[in-house]
Amino acid sequence: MNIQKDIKSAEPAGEDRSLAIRDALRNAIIDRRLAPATKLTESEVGSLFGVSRTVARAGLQMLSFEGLVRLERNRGAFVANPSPEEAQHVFASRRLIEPGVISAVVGRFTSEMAEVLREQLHEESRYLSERGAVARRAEIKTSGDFHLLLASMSGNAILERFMDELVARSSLVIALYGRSGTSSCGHSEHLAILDALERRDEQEAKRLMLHHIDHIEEDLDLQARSATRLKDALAI
Amino acid sequence: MNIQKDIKSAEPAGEDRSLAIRDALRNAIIDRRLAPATKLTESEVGSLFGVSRTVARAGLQMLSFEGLVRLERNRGAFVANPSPEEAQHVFASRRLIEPGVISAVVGRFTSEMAEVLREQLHEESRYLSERGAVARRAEIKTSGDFHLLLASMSGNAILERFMDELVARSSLVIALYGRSGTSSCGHSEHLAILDALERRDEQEAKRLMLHHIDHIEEDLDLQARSATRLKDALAI
DNA sequence: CATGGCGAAATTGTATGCAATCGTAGCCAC
DNA sequence: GTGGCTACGATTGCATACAATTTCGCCATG
Repeated sequence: MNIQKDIKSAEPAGEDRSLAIRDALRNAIIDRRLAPATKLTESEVGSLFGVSRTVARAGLQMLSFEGLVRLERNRGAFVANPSPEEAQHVFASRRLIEPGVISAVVGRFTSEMAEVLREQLHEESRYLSERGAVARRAEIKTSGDFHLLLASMSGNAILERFMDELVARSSLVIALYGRSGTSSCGHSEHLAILDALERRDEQEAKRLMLHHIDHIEEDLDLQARSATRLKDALAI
Repeated sequence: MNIQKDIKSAEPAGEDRSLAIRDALRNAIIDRRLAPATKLTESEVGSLFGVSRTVARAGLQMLSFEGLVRLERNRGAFVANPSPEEAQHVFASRRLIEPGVISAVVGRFTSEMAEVLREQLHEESRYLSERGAVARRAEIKTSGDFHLLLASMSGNAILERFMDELVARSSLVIALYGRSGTSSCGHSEHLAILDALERRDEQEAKRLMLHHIDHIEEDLDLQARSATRLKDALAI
């Protein structure tokens, strides 16, 4: 497992190292440098970041709360391996929450927000046009960031955290069950959502968002991984 | 702080002690044996449960993820003290999620579920008729349990976890800002929701649920605690 | 060749020790 | 009396040590 994680090699700064570990591992999971079901050994994680098992363990515990890591008693931590059911739950939850985010955002939408979102979509399109694995990873991450940005503009910290979790888990699900390998189909839909937001057309924006989620979910093949999942089931 | 927590005095069983600590503290917070902003010292928690600081710390970290405890670097853990804004966020989130729970439940509602809910409401009414602080606590907890039971019947583990968190935080909010001191006004509304569910009337059940949440929120006085909150603000 | 048991190595669960940080009491100057 | 400084006790952040558990290789057996 020689994967390079985001070791910012943050100097022994006083800030919380377990947070840095959580973020680095989350990024690695989200853009698929860490495959589902990968074992995350405490001492390995710890030494990679230059901290003791205590801190590594805290970071892994945080990730388990977000559903990105599964902790098994006396067996350790593994990158989550969501079942088809869990995958459906993730998208069902998004269908509930994201329209609410839209409503909240419409009510307080400013031109600054529009600008930030436009900038985000611009970056998205840039990665779309690039080639190579690095661009693919950046594209995956960036396309989720649009939804996170929206959530942050809702002004509701709780919804924002829920969306953090749901977007991250979506990425895992897409990694496992995605047909086209990426949710890139959504770029034009993101544009349309932004357009509706700028027109303060709440109903249309919600409709487009639900449509967008439908599209992402339609790209999944929830039978695909039954083989590997079976193997994994034995391990459980 | 001589509050008796749920020390099940669980014998040194092999199961996870930090989970037991989390649950006991959560119960204590939810039914208000622990006041908002109370300091939770690691060594105190640890000795109360007969474990080391390591385990106590893990339990506190879990509670901080649920928003019931606030962790401050180098200062420790405190029972959360949600601001009026957070209070509104909690209920805004519930208004998004609970109708979704209703929809999910209606689609798979069985007579067994109806029976379980009826039993739950029966217990609720029993506490309503009793007197004394113990019954008040049980009543608070039980009225939240109705919503949790519904969430568990949705078949969506993610929504269930979100609701766990939202109901727990609601209890904190009601403790801080509630006028009548309890959300008991809701018992008849719970009955009405169950009735609509049994008729498979999804729209009506959703409407009643939203109404119910409105009622709970209307009972709040979000200015009330500005004094204590100010004092607390100094501490921050 | 598959199966089962045994022991060593690896890994986790937990307690504890130490340094760093925070909170506070006491003291002094003004 | 107020404001500020210092020193000390309390508490947290983190690393490490040790026991408990799991994993894995190895060999014997059917």
